[in-house]
Amino acid sequence: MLPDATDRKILELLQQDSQLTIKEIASRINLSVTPVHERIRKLQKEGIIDKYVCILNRRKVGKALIVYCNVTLDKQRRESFEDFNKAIIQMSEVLECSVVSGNFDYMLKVIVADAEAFNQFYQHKLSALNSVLHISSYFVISEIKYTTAIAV
Amino acid sequence: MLPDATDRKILELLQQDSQLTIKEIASRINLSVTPVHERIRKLQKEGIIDKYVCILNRRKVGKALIVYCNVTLDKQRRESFEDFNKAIIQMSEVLECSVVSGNFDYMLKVIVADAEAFNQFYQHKLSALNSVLHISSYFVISEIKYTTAIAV
DNA sequence: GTTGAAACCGGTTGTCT
DNA sequence: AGACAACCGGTTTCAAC
Repeated sequence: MLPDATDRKILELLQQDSQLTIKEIASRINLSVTPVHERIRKLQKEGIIDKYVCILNRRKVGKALIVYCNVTLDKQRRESFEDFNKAIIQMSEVLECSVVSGNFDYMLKVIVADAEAFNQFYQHKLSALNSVLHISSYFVISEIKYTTAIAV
Repeated sequence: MLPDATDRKILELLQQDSQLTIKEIASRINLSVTPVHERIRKLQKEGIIDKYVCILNRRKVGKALIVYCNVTLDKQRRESFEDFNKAIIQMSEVLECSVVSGNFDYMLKVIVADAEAFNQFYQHKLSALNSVLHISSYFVISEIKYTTAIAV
């Protein structure tokens, strides 16, 4: 079942603040508690709501530096992609990794303490992978926007 | 106050699942409810925990396509950066936007329904901005990893 | 979908060690 | 700082409309 307008309002609110009480959500969308509760339960059961998490202030946990990496693999090696994927999933510095179209293979978002920590990651973990042929790194100077909320 | 080893365990758990009860967290780290409750309260007050959100399954809400965009601005215009920042923050398709070092100015993560929706966004919203000089787009073919959890 | 009620359970607080 | 116990409020389920 696709989310209707009411479901979308609920999703919008929960994507901003998942600690809102059902009572509070109900009052904001002019409904009573029962249907709101029922809708949230359904959205969870159907997997539209995937999970609930907390978002940390990355500076306050000592992760001040974000680096985007464009990675090109060595296509000669048959297993390159599989090997690379498995390795990347294990690396806690990598928050996002996608195969992309264009003149390189992967786009990575890496988060580390500082430039020296990135150097360690780059030298000993990322470029140490056999499958990697080339890496271009883009250091984030200023984060303008970061949200996990999808417009529904 | 910096988070100690116990705080880090709590943060790790809450970043995976913020619906865990304090009782459950307490039992997993071999503590009673009181100190866990007290530590979470402090982590929130200090802003180390920024917020609680729900994460949606983007495919199930009809946002199947992610595109990364490298944007170069027209440096001739003095107000380019400010104008661009303000405009981007308003665009719900843009989940992430950062100023980066290198041969372009911004890295964007855009999420839309499909290629046609991206075309609409590209033509009428992003490239419509006066400050924009050049855009390179990279379509995501396969998402290997996506997490909001920072290793602490 | 609404209201109201009841049971349950987790968050919250205070006290004691 | 952690353990224990009591209270309060929200969640959850149910019945009736």
